[in-house]
Amino acid sequence: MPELPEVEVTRQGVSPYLIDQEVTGLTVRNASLRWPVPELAQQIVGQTIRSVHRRAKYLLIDTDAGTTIVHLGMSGSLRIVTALTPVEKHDHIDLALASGKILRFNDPRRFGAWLWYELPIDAHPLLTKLGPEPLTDAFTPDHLFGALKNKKKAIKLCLMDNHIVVGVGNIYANEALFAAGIHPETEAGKVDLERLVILVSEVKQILANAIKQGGTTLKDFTNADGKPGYFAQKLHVYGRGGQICTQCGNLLSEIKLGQRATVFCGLCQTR
DNA sequence: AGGGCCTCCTGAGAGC
DNA sequence: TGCTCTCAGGAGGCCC
Repeated sequence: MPELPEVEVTRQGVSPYLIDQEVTGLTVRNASLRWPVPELAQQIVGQTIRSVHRRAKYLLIDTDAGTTIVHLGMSGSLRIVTALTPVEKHDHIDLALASGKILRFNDPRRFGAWLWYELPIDAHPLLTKLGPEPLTDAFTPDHLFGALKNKKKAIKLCLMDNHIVVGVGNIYANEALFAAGIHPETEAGKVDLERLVILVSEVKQILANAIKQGGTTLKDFTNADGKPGYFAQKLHVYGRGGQICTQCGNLLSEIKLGQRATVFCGLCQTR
């Protein structure tokens, strides 16, 4: 399940094969993704790819005529293949390039998306309301403090709210709160600035570290095993409910918060 | 307006 | 062995 680091590593992995390439074809084998793949997506054929950007977990393939927006959803992945590469189950979309390479989109659960937008991409409804990128200077303790003011929701839910900060999915929200020593159920508006300084720093560190590890683990997007997955990064709490806290030896608690698995140490993490 | 819940989907794993 | 059940989860959309 791609989180922001996986998406960024994917972007870095496929970019060199896409940039300055003319698109020679778009094959949609299954258009039933999160939203139906629009006919207009064909507009990319004949265009030259200028750049591949990322905003939150959206990959943006830019051409002069418009932008293809790709979201990997829960289970999506992109690979670089050739016309000889056998089509596998759930290989829903091929973007063929003048080089002979193909950008192939695979997504078993079809929570992903493949869209087309002709206007300046910043104006797309999916992107206009997004909060700052966590790894930029726009994501500061002050920003977070302001965004959480008077919020009664749990801090973990706010951390995963794309209007507040993008790209922090369930795994890294769990990990960052553990690293910051903050109980995930803490009322967001009551976390003081001092603790938010630590939280912001941990979010940045954890995401940056995952990208760094992903970059080395996942260097080759032309291999079948080049599928983004969980990185080797050591997870302290996620998926470890009932097991022993790596810091204090206490048993980790597991609860549901916003229908998401939430794991924490009742001793190390306080409200 | 803010908060909470539902929904899409398939594969994995558990239980019988 | 093989079936059935449950669960996981990003994020838009809807309802209150």
